[in-house]
Amino acid sequence: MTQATRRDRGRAETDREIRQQARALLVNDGPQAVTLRAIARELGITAPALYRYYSSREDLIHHLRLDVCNDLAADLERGLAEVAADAHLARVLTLCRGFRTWALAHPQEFALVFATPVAHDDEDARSVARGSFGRIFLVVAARVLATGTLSLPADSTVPVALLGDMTAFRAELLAMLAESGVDLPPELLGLGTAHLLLQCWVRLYGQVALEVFGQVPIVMTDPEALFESVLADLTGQFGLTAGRP
Amino acid sequence: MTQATRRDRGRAETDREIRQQARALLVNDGPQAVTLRAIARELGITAPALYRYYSSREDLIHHLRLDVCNDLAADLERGLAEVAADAHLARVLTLCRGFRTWALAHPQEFALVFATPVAHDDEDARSVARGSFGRIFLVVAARVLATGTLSLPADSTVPVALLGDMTAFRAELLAMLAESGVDLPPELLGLGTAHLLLQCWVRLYGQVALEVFGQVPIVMTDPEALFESVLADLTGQFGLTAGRP
DNA sequence: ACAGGTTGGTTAACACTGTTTACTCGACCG
DNA sequence: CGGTCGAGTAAACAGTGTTAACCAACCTGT
Repeated sequence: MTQATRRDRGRAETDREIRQQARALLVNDGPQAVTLRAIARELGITAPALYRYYSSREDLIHHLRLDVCNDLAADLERGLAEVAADAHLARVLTLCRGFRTWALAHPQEFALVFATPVAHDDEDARSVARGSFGRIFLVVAARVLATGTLSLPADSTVPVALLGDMTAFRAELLAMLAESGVDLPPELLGLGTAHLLLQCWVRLYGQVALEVFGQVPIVMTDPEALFESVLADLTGQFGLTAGRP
Repeated sequence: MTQATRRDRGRAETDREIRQQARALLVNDGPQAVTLRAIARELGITAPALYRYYSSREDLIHHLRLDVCNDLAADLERGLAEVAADAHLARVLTLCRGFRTWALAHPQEFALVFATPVAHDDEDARSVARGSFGRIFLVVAARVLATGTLSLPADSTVPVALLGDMTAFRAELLAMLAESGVDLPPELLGLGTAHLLLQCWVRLYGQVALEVFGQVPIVMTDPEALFESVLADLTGQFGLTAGRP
């Protein structure tokens, strides 16, 4: 059995090297440089050999996307590990800052998973991002919600046209939390709160994408300050005004 | 002279056809399909002939970016033309909705000009978007500001760390307005207002990018409703609560 | 222990791509 | 009319994704 295991491990090993090299090419020379022949060249093999691992180049970069998501998740968790488990607000802030920092440090990867046009019905592609770390966001958000110290928006704040979708969203959030072993009293996650969480994601994503893609309409001497200002705004909407300088 | 003109017109003509075909390939088959040989094939010429017009493929798609911006601007102006010049709030709303509608209808083009990673010092590439229609947004926003009927945020609302950048931003906005022939009393565009305008752009861009790239964490039965909700939130921040349903 | 299949890999080839070079051929100009 | 210029072409080079045929190890079943 050790033979079979060893062989599998060898295969898994080169598989890892393939994606690792692909990743290196992506970050160093941009997406158009991640080419089968270049990857093979770095590994000392020939291009067709890669077809033993991936059915096409597109298949490879799809798996690359998953890799990137996992690495981002690991990166965020690593940053989170340095914050006390009960410092809920600090955890939320480091998570948001970690997301921004990672995105700015890895623009190609960010563009690959967060800014690639995707067909509206390709549910598989759409779920890749939120599966791996949307969950992380949700969990730390739930933990701060669970303290019950926040001033949450009433359900009446959500526009009537959104009521249907927000109830579905709320249910999905609660399901994901239960699945993650976080028990949040459902009454602490009302429709207004779900709506606010969605708005938070919109603004966080928007601010980060804006910076990564250089669409801020002015060169900022201190880009972090702008980010911190939206962060303060977001936490303020939850009644958290801790330490606005 | 008519000969020279005719020759130039012939050249300009094929130039237009080149970009037109490139555009068609982009929208139909994605960015990787916009290839020199395919363009030439459609035009009935050979690929090297394109080098009489553009020094490289990259050069061509750079001009394509400019084309897209111009088309977007024209599209927005067209939509704006159908709204009374003094219906300032309605103009702002149609502008925002027009931007979203265009982006959802032209995801490839949107990705090309609004979501392509760009070096932070490439001022040329960064300014391409804001030059062509950031001005449009600014002008209609200024017109509604000029009415003086809004409740604008005090300068004290902008975080101290942003004061420097916001004064520069405010100056740039005023300069652009003067250049566009819109005279807005400077006291109606304070630092707080500049900051709020920037936040509006962040949220508008973020919401649109989120939808275009399928990063909304739930399938919405009515995506417009979500957009309208942030729109209502934005106008609400200016004290405009006209017609929230 | 040996035949047989599986598996990771190679080589050769096809149809593409961007780009350069050398060359036409026709329209313009003096 | 001779000369120049410029749009376009043909040929070529290097590099791409992908497929087909083949090869040499290895694992397995008898």
